[in-house]
Order: sequence, then structure tokens, then C-alpha cells
Amino acid sequence: MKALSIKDIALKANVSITTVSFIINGKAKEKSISDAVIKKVQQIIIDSGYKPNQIARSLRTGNSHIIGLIIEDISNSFFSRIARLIEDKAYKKGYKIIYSSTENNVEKAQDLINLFKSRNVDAYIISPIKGIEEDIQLLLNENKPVILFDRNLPELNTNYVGANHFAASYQAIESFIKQGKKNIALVTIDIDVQQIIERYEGYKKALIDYAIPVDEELVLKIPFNQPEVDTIKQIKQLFKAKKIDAVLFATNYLAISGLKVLKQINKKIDEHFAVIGYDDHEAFELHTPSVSTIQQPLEEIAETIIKLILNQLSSKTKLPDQQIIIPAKLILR
Amino acid sequence: MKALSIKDIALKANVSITTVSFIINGKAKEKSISDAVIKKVQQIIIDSGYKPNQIARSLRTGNSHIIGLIIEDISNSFFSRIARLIEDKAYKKGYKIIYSSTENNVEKAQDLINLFKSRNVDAYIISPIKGIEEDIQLLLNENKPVILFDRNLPELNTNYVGANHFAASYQAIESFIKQGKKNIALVTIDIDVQQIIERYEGYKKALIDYAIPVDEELVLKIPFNQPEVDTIKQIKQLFKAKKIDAVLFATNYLAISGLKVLKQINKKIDEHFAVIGYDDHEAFELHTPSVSTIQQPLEEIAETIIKLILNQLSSKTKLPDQQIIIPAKLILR
DNA sequence: TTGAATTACTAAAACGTTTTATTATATTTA
DNA sequence: TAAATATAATAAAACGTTTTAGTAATTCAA
Repeated sequence: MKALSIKDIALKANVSITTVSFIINGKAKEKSISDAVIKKVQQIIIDSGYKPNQIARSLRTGNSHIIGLIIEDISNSFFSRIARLIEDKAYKKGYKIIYSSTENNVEKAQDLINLFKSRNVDAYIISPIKGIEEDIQLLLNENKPVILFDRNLPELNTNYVGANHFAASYQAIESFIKQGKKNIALVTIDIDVQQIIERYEGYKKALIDYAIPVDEELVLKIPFNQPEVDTIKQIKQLFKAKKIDAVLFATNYLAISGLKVLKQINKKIDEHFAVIGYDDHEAFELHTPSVSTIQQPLEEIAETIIKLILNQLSSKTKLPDQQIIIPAKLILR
Repeated sequence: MKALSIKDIALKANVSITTVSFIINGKAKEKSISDAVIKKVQQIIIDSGYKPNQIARSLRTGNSHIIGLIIEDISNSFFSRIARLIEDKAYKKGYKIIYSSTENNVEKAQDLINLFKSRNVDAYIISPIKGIEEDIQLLLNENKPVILFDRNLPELNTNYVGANHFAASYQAIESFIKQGKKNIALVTIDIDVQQIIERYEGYKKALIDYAIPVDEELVLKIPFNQPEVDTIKQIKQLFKAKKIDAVLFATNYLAISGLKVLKQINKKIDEHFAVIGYDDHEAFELHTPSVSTIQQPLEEIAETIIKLILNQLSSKTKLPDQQIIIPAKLILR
């Protein structure tokens, strides 16, 4: 059973394909199609359940009413929550979202951009990685709206929405210091993306500002995509080797691994040992005791991204690029 | 800057479009194109960075090398993990996945099916809801492979992959009973999908088999999509109103809400009060004490789904439908 | 030496739309 | 009443591919 085409509808209604197309696209009035014909065709469309073939439409028009979302890893709750919010908001405006994960793999990211490009997506939302600058530049050359989020690629002239990781990280360390902590560790990852670097810079700056010596041995850089058991080993190692009274984790999954270590070595979070996580996670609030964290305002980020995209899509001229930095919040629990 | 088309390549190589197409699609030998021409054209393609337009390709061939994944809610870690696994495995076989959430909304689910259909996806992986039987039947009529997962729609003749929720739930309750529990509650949701009903049936059957009276007041059915504050209120209410010594939560997010209640009312999980969750969640293991749960073998489910799909896609004839039930595991912590 | 088979390649149709240009008729204007 | 305009509709091109049904030249078989 093949799907109906506009041809079938035209045949049934005894009018031309053109007429049907005008009616489908709401151009009937403008193209002075008579009310009688409009009604007849619409009724036939409803009765037959005809749905235009979007592929053909896309081939002809070059657009798709689809926004492509490229993220690091959909199974990370930060990304899956953002994805869900973006999806909701876009859907209400008549846009569909398709998303896929890069796993921080340059090749896969490029593949995805090409996939989306060859599917005529109207706009791109990308949490980028180093190495895909050229591919994104190609999109910009074709005048496709691109919003980077979570991480910026400063060499590209495009839109960016992200949290102020430097300030958030600074604030977290500052709060440790004000609690009297002196041996403050940072557990982060070893990928070279701006938002991760910022977290490190904030950490360092706070220590320097408060005249606490920076000990690089207190900074643990976990290889990205390493199996969790190894991460746990490394963190355990750090906790054993160094005298530490506070630790900031640079991502939520690192914090989760860290909490597992604490449980295994039976170390408590208390007045002698403080922990702050990054990107909220249900386990943080539920933990005994609850774990403080740096919270990115997901709703606001998603909202801002969609607003930027829709503005660009509805504007005939290229709008000026915007770099929107949204403050992250330190949630002390 | 417009993208290159096959026409441009043909022009550059001074051959016909047909020849280029044959070469791109690896049919050059079969169609007896000379090695010299093949080399020349391939070189031009590489040098120019030409990428075939998938939309046009799709319009012509009717397929897309894309598999559509329709799930309840991408921000639920059960689904986002499954999505990630499916994505990985499909990617290795040259298929891309596009996914979207239904939010248990019939209309949105239908929209998504139509979206995917009009995008010529080659196959569908759906965690379905009541009310979209007809839409799925239409896909089956068009001979598109459809794999239902997580929940079945028994009236449809198609493939299904899911865990044995009845047995898992039975087992959980049985373990409560063997610990001597008598007042066993079930916190579940009020949606009418098979996998949720099974969890309830397993609960009831275990009680009956062990001659424990079934008290419907110990079964709390939370409205789906209700704000979490209300859920927490309802659970708190249940815990206050009834004498309970064990509780099974039918989903991971209900368990999370339940754990929050326990924290709020300062009730401990101990020998007097046992909890089992559903679908693992990082917070369960990290919780003090760790929370037992019913674990679905995500990897195996994803693997099975992809295997079924690929089999169907590579087979010319329609393969017999398969209903694969994979045991879920009770993890006692 | 001729007809058949093989080799090397291509023209054109088809996929299902949108849109431009055009036609034919009816109505308005001067 | 003739010219201009408005109304109502359509034919055909275009989007970028794949694929069918060729053609022409060469090689092979008997």
C-alpha cells in the first residue's frame, strides 16, 4: 500500500496539482482559488488522510522545519534534560528536533553534521568539540543558523549560549575557603573544551586571590570516556595520597564517581570534608548528607537557545551574533 | 554558496550523471565502467568534497538508512541509556538513529510517527502507548519493520522486546515476604500500559500466593506527568496513613520521589522498612543505605532490538514476528 | 565473416512536491 | 465599447538523485 500523493488528490478533486498545492500551503486566497474548490479539496484531503511527503517538499524548498541538536552524550542527565526542554519548546512552535550524540568523537560529530546537512535541517544547536570548527564554518557559509551551547569555539563567529563556568567555579572555591578549607582538590576531565578549562581557571583564580598555594597534584584530570572503574580508582588514589578537606567535581558524573569512592572508603561528608558537584543530579539531593552543587539554569538556557533560533529563522537578513552568558548558581545544601 | 550536486561532478569529469551515480553507489564494476573513469571520478569527488544529497536520494529510493526511535521521555535515564546504546550499535552498522519523546501523549506520538514516516525512516523502534495502534498498523501495512519495546500492544502483530515485569515484580514482593514483611505497598502510575499493569499483577499474585491479604489502599497510583511536589505529597500521605513495612516503586522516578519523602520525614530504610526500586538509577546505589532495585538488562535489550531490525532490513521477505521477553534481575543491596 | 555477446557509457523517466509563467474568462474602468 | 484589471485555474520546470532501457563500439564464437 503506497501513500497517497498530491496527484491522487488532484485527480479525485478534478483539479490540477498546482491548485491542491496552493490549498495545502494556505496560498489559496492569495492565488485566488474559489471557495468552492478550496472546500472540496480540503474535504478530500481530510477524508483520504493525505499527508504531504516531507522529503519531496524538502527537496523542493530546501528546508525541513527540523532543528538538529548535536550533544555530547544523551545518556548524561544534563544533556538529556536540556534536550527534553528544547524539544518541548521547539515543538510548540511547530519545529521538530532530531538529536544525536557525538561522544566527543570528532569523526562522529562531523558525520552528524553531514547527516543533518544532507537532511536539510533548518538550524543547528551544537555542544561542540575542538576539531569541528571547519565543518561548522561551512554551515555558517550556507547561512544556516548555528547556536553553540555549553561550550564555545571562540574562533567561530556565531551564536553562543552558556553558563558562566569561570564565575561559578570561582564561587564554589570561594565558599570552600570561607569555610576555612585549605587543601582544595579539583577533579575534572582532560578534554580541551572551553567550558572545562574555565572551571579550572576559576578554581585557580580563587585560590590565588585568597593567597592559597596552588598545588597541581590536587588537580585530577580524568581521561574522557574512561570506564568508571578506572575513574573510581584514580579518585581513590587521590584521596589517599593527599590531605584534602574539600573537593570540587567538574561534572556531574565525576561527582557521582567521587561519591561512590567516599562510600567505598567510608569517608563522610562533614565539617572536615566538603564536596561540591556540577550540574545537578538527583543523587546529590538524596545523598546523606545532601551534596552542594553548581546548577546551570537549564530552563533558561533552553529558552534562550530556542529564542535565538526562531529569531534567525524568521528573519530575512542575518542577525548579529549573540554571546549569551547565563550565570550558574551555587546551591549550598 | 550552494552545495555541489552530482551534475557538477559529471560536468567536471566530462561523463554523464548516470556514470557518476553508478560509481558513487559501487555499481561501477557491475555496470562495466572502465577503471580509468572510475578513478577519475572518485578523485574529483574526493577533491571537491562532494556529498550526495540524501533528501533527493531518499525521495528516489524510498529509504534513508535512518531508524526512528520513539520513546516516552528522553530525560528519564532508563530511556536515555537505552537510546544511547541503540544509537551506538546502530551507528556501527551504518544506521543513524533519530529520536523523540512522546511524553505519553497520543497526539504527539502520532505526530512523531507521521514525522518519521514522511522522512522515510527505514524502521521504527517504539515504546508505545495505548491509542496509537492504528498508526502503527499503518506502518506494518507498508511493510516497515516495527519493534515495540518496553511495552507491548498485544493486539498488534509485530515484534516486541521487553523485560518480564510480572516475574520481576513477583520476585521483589516475594523477597519482601521472605524477609517477614506483611504490609507491602506498591507505588505505581495510573497509565494503562501493559508493562505497568504487569508490575501490579506480579505484586498481587505474590501476595495471594503467600496468603497475604491484598489491601488496595496500599497501592498508590500516581497520575502520569504530575508535578513532583504533588507526587511527594501523595506518597507522604500514604506513608502516614498506613502501617507499611516494605514498598515497591514501579518506576525509577517514583522511587526517587519516595526516597525524597523518606528523607523529609526522616524515616530510615532498615530492618523495619524495606524499599525496592525499578530500573536502576545512580542514586539507588549511592543512597545510604543502598537501595535494592529491579534491573532491566539494558545492553541486552538494545542488542536484541538492533538485531531484530537489521535482520528485517536485510531480508527480502517478511520475517516472522518475534516476542522476546528478557528476564529482569532483582538486585538486592 | 557475420551474428551474438560484451564493454562502456548515456538519455530520460521517475520520486512528490513548490513555484513561475501562462491562459482563459469575467469584471471593472474610462 | 474597448482596454485594463481581476479572477480562477493550470502546465511545466525545478529540486538532486537512481534506475531502466537504451546506443554504439568492440570482442568473441562458429
